Amino acid sequence: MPVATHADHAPLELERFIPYQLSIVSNTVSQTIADDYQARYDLSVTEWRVMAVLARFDGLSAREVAERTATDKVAVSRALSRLVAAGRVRRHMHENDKRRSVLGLTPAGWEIHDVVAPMARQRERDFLAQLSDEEQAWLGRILDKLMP
Amino acid sequence: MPVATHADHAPLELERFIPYQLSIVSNTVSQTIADDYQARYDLSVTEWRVMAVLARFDGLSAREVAERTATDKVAVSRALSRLVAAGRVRRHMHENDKRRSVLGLTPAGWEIHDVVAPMARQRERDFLAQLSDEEQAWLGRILDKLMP
DNA sequence: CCCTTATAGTTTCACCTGTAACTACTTGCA
DNA sequence: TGCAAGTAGTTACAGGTGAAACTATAAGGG
Repeated sequence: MPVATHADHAPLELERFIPYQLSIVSNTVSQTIADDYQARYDLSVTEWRVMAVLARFDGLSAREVAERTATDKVAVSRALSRLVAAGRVRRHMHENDKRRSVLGLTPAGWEIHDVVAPMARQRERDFLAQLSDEEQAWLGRILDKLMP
Repeated sequence: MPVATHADHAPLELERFIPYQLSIVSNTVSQTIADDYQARYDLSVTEWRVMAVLARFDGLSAREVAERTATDKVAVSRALSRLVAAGRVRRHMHENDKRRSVLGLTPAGWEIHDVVAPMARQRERDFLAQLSDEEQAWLGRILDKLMP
């Protein structure tokens, strides 16, 4: 059996360290959701997030998608390449600014969205069901406050 | 300006989707902490977590470290190779079971630990300072409940 | 005992990610 | 105008990461 070391060193108790707990909880729930669609649609987490914002905001540029998903623009560019190649996202150039792309879901993209979005919401409910109503309300407020 | 698409499709509101919020908040705080030690000590997040558990539990095997850090055993194996090579962790074989390693921090490992642990705790305090005392208490309880 | 099965740890492979460098286009000011 | 500076997006490179395969050792049942 492992033995706690001398108190002089004040070791970090990882399992009670909030940033560590957040990382474990976040990875667990995200992976659970991703398991629902990754194998079935060959869709990465980043790709799904891109599709989710395009479902809400049609016609965004790649940079705007990057902002709204809090994702690096390089990652968005790669996700878009795959999504366009798979026929899930349409991309054309802005008429007045030839640097910008104008993005949106294709019918095939919408089909996937309309299956995955309800699954994701259901997983969110399953996850929150571990908490009481009061705890759920506090968690919502706390996360809103902590979001950058 | 982007326009919200038709309600039939019920698009996900990413910025109010709890798993997404968790992932943003978690990545932000973990990266802030990592910035403190990564460049200074050439230490990855996984390596730091391995050191933190060895600070608390001397003599663990690699598998036990993997369990306690919720990290893949491959990632732990690689982190240990680097930590041993850097003289921060000592590793020898278990006398009765030659498959198992017996791990612990070296004096050099302790020196780093004793600098990084207080920094990490300070970052945790800074992070929590965004919340009221009541919110901090709820967050603590909620995370304990959600930890697998 | 021996042989099957299980476990600890490492290596390999394929992929994902972020940083930096690059191209193409636009803007603004001399 | 035309040239410097800024912006959108892609490409290249350099790690990091997980799944699967592999080696070595241990455990357990005939």
